[in-house]
Amino acid sequence: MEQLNQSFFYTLEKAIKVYRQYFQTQLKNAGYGITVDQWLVLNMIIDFKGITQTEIAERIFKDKASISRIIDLLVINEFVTRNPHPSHGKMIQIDITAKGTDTITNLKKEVPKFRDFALRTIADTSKKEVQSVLKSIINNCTI
Amino acid sequence: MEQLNQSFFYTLEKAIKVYRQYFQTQLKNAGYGITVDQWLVLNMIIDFKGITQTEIAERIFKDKASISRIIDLLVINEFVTRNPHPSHGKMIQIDITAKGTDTITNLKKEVPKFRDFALRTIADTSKKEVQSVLKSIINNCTI
DNA sequence: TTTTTTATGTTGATATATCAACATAAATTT
DNA sequence: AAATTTATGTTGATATATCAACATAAAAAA
Repeated sequence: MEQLNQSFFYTLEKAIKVYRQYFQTQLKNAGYGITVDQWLVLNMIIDFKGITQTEIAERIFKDKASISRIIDLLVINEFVTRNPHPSHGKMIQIDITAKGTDTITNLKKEVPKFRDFALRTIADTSKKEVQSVLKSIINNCTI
Repeated sequence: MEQLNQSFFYTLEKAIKVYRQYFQTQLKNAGYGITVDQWLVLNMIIDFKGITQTEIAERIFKDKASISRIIDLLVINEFVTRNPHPSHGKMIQIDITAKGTDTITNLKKEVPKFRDFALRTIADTSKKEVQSVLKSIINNCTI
């Protein structure tokens, strides 16, 4: 059994790495000049107006320190600007630039294709089954 | 369908993160003073005597640059020493210290428990099914 | 044998992850 | 109101990932 468990996680690690690499390559080839993680964060900022950085962190399973730094890069790359929140002292308001809007508009169309491509051979029932197993693992590890 | 694909990868990301965090916490609590990735590399060095860094990289899906730096840390933390290969010029021979041997000996017993724990609610048939789906994804993304 | 290619490893630059410490404004308690 | 706690965000330190460039020894080709 141990052999099975070992190879299970081996395959899991490999799958996620290969998928991430495929995704990043697509982004690069499409010339968007954005990383997967920057895209994830930018997406959250747009989909959930006024979301806090702490909440972005929770939603995409990252540390709030990472979010802070990814936003640094979004600012440097001119996808967003950081502004003081008008009414809420410590909070930061993040405004999207035209470049940011453009990029996300295009990616909203493109990204589903990447996911579909990666899953093109998998039946919907299988996807659901796998997801249910993954959720059990999440529960098992969240003590 | 797109919704399903999106949530599929969301769950996949979450599962791998939660599992990695659980694993790292176990290592830390057990007081081994080693990270998951350092353990992975150390394990390779011991299981495959004389393995090259390039081959370690391929086996655990990392960049050879990462391996080089992880070994730096294994050296700093005194799990291994780096020595010139006696006969093969550019190759490096990595020798395990007593501390390294001790650590791995203990971890060889402990690590399977971590995996078993994470998978404790999953039937073997499910594990195999999930693995087969993951392998399809790997193929789909490896063009 | 000289030249070229390949194998192996390191280093620089940049992006991200994680933990801990810190700063500070807002909200709550006393 | 003053003190304490909570929410939010940043920064430092360290570990890791990735790509590209480099160094160099070994192997192969000319």
